[in-house]
Amino acid sequence: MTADEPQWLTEDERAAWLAASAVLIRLPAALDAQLQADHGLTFFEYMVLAVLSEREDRTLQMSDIAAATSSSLSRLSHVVKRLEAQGLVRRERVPGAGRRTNAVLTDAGFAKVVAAAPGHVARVRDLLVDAVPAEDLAALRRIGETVLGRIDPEDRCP
Amino acid sequence: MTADEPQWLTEDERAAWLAASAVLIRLPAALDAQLQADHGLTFFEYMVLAVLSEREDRTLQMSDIAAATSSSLSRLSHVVKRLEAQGLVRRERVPGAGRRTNAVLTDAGFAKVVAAAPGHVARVRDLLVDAVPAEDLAALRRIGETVLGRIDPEDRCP
DNA sequence: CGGAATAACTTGACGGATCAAGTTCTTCGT
DNA sequence: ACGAAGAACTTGATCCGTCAAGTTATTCCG
Repeated sequence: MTADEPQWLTEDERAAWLAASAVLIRLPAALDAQLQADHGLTFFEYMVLAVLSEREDRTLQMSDIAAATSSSLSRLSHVVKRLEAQGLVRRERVPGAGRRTNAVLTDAGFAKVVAAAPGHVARVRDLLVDAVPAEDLAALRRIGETVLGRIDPEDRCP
Repeated sequence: MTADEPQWLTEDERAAWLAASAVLIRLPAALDAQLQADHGLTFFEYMVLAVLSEREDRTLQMSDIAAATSSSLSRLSHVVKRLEAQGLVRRERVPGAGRRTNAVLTDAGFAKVVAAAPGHVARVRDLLVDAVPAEDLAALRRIGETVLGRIDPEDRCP
């Protein structure tokens, strides 16, 4: 490939990317810190529990959790094993369906989400949702969806 | 504290946060993947080298790099040790100034940044900068700066 | 119907990140 | 001028994520 002068960022683009990349590092760290300090949970662990808690039967297949949380199956497997060891989640193989496995939120797990959610949501509001005007939040959504589309040329939409 | 009904997210807020949090996970992963595959660098390592390369003397104090890359000094110290082992960076104590240490980009390190930058910038353009309209990018910058301000009630601005 | 390919995980080894503690200078108070 | 406090790292233990390889059904194809 001929790679003429690469297309550097303009001053505005640079500033936007600088801010964005700092957020990419610091925001997850801030959320982790809150959840860890108050409930001994990772942001990712919280997401797993939260996704399960939204199901009526508190049950979801491993692959679906992985898709919902943007994680690899491998990472999820390790995390669910830890959560299971803490009694927050239970795993059960779906009979007659290949190697499919469901994760089920236990009562303890549900209680944990219920305890952790308000503080977490409050932090998300404090840092982001309540801090920016509604139209910027709408822009953020558009941006996010665009970026996800470009990163992953089509993961199925549920 | 009395914790009346916690303030849940509205439908729009929820959608924005869902997209944003997915980006928070996937975008760094995508950038890491490109840099790792093409140059054997982490996004974070690249940032360290890039920040140094922007200085005329290719030199920066450890703390300043840490601030510029939003990392802890500890993390930076480990990474710089690795980079030093690869000959991309050199460390030198600043004499007569406490424990201050400067990191200096070597020629090999500079060459590495020069080699890696175009591909990296192209990816950032591809995934974000060129994918969203200019006014959304401006919004992203505002949002980013706001969020950073809320996470860290004042780190100094250079 | 039998074997190869595929899907859906699990596991183990390894590398990177975090946290707490340890160094080593400098400065500040008395 | 001397000891205590603080600044600026470094180090080691531990934990988490990733990558490659291993399992275990199921399905597809000849």
